Amino acid sequence: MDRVRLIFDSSSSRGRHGQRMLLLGGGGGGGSSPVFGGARSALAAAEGANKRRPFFTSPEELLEEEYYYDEQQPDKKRRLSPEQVRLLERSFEAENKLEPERKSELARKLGLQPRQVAVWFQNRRARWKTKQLEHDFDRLKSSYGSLLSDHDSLLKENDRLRSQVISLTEKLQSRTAASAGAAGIAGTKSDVQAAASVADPATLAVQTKAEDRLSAGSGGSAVVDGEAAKQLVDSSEVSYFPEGYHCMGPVDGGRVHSEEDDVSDEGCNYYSDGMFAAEHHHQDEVDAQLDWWVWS
DNA sequence: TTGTGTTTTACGACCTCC
DNA sequence: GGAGGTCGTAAAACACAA
Repeated sequence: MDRVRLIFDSSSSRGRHGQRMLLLGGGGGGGSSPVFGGARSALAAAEGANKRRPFFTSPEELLEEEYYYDEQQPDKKRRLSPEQVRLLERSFEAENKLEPERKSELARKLGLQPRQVAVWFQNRRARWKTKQLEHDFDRLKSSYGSLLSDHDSLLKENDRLRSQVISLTEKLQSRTAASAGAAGIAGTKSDVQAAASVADPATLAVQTKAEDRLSAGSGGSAVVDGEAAKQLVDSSEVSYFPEGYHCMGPVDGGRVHSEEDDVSDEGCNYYSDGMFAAEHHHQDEVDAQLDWWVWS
């Protein structure tokens, strides 16, 4: 009690920066610690019950701290000086975790309590993490943007191919109708298909692709199936992104390459599980449409 | 000057690791 | 169990527009 008053009496005002902290408040979260005991009650009496409690844990500790905080205004939270912050920043850049020796050394150099140094590092790591999250968010956003434009161009390509199929089908139908009329016999569906494969290389190409797809279940296809791609991605050893995100290469011809195609993250598009499912679903839809056009 | 939003400092609660 | 981490939050300090 006497010690606390003694320190208060020795305090004096200083400039905004370069001030040292005498008293720090009691936990923002509310709960007041029962640890402080006599010194705290003295402070409460002197400063009012709603003030933050000092962080010193005992009057003995207060005695020690007097050397550090001998010229400080009482009961005020002080910012660290630019010089102190500079040194802390440099130290943080070198290593963002704080071993006890380094903490004591820094505290000694800066004229701070080791506890203050530790808290500063904790807060600094939190700020760094926030920045990282923002950075990750920006990356995901731009990734999503490029996926969206890929998706749009695929839709256009799909439309173009669809009209092509329609026009070829019409041509084929008129041609077979003409030849049937000439022969006086109506052709069957298999006749039409047979005629198409001979008459039209474009239709033949579409049919061939469809057959390839039917036989792809054996794993003979060079194109990685959606689920297989997901497995490949999931089995990759190290990912910058947290669990639940999948790196997938640029979309190529309506197919999505797996991460294995390119070991680096360059050009990767990151999907969350949900996005992956949606994209996979979209792939299925495209496949279904293609099948419908081929076989109907 | 004052009201308001942001940043910084500090804490308690809880978690993990040794 | 203790040390040190993260997370969420309070409150002081600060910045800035009106």
